[in-house]
Amino acid sequence: MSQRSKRLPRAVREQQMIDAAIQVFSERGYHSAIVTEIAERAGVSKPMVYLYLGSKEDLFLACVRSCARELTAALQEYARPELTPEQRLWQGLTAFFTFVADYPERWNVLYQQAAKHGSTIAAGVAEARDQILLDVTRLVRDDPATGQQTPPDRTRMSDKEAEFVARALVGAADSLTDWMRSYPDEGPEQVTRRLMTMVWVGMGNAHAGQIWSPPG
Amino acid sequence: MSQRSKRLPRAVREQQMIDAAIQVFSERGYHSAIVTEIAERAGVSKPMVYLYLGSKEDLFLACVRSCARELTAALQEYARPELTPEQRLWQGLTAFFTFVADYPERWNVLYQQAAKHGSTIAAGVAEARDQILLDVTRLVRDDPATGQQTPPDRTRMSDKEAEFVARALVGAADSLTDWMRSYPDEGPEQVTRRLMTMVWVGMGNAHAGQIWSPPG
DNA sequence: AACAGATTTTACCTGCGAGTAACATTACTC
DNA sequence: GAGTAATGTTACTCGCAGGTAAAATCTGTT
Repeated sequence: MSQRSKRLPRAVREQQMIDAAIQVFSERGYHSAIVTEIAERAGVSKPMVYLYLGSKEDLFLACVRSCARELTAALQEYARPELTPEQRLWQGLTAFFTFVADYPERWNVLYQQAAKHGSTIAAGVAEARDQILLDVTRLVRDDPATGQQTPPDRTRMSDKEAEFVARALVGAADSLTDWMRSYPDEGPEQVTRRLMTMVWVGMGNAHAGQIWSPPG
Repeated sequence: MSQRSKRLPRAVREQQMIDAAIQVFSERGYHSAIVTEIAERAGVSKPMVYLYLGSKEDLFLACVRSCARELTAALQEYARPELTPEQRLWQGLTAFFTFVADYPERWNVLYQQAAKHGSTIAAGVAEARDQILLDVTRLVRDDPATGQQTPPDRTRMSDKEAEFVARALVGAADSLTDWMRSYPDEGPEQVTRRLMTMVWVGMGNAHAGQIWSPPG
């Protein structure tokens, strides 16, 4: 027997537990997820999970925060502030679809877990989602902190409008995640292009304060 | 004591149970929903629910189907086939946002219940959602069954493209549901206008086969 | 070798909620 | 008003999963 060393340092075990938990929560949903199964997948017995992570709720919140952190990082990696708004949006959406394609479980834990839970969990999930939404809102609105010049043809968006566009984008992107599964030959870039086709011109109109009106 | 008649015919009680169940499922999510509470809200004791509706799963599926039926009806009521594509989309979206504003619990049961459940439930929910998605796809694509003339500037969409647009729209609309709660002065018509502003031109481009390309 | 502290497990308690058996009551029919 | 079918309730069983006490085993230190 080569390496029988089952004993591992706490930091490593904790990460294994969180990874296993993300898998199980993603597959089964919060309530149907069984702590014992999470422990098994992490190669450990149940009391270890409680010793290191506290409770099932704490464990879930740790997962949510971990996933949110990674997605935020991916977004900020791609959507560099020195790009034009159009390029930033393009890169941001690409980052999103790439993330979902690469780590579907993580996206699942973040967003497909809409069932109402206890107030503690609901608050944690809401916080994580608000963070993502804030990232996207910044992506959509020209951020003054970046010193990015607003192109002459695009006026600044109000917060309200930016939040509207951000919510619509996140919702559409989330939903398109399923569409991607139906058409496996469509990669992240292709889906991004389609979505840009669909929304970019209209976003320009919204920026410019134009509002669609019913014909006739 | 005026009317002590607690006894009610089965059809009425069943409907009361389903209404109560929609409420509770919407508030708590499937797993956290407690059958006893549903029974109480329906003014009845637990075994009645099992006698009339079968099991918790059956009850939930009955709720899902009921909600789907009503939403489909609302969509078809507004999006008359004799309208132009633009008007139909406008009316369809208006119907949707009106429905969500009027019956948030029903929408909740249909879509905010993404957690993975047992295969029976998952299948039922998937079926209901596919129905809605099909309705929207028909709304987006010019439906040959209606004999609707395709305007000269808009070519027929392929199924793939129509499904893409439909998914994006449903996802955006779903997500904008939350946005509406943050801005209570925005009614269904106003939200519909904003969404039309954002997507209508782009949808035309997608129809015409134009695809956005990264600048530079 | 002996001790300390971290890692890990076995074996349990506990509450809660789905589902049911048996019994009670009202209303309808002839 | 006797019989019967529908409507309704009380009071249970049972299994499952979250959480824990107590003990065991490993690893490093002096």
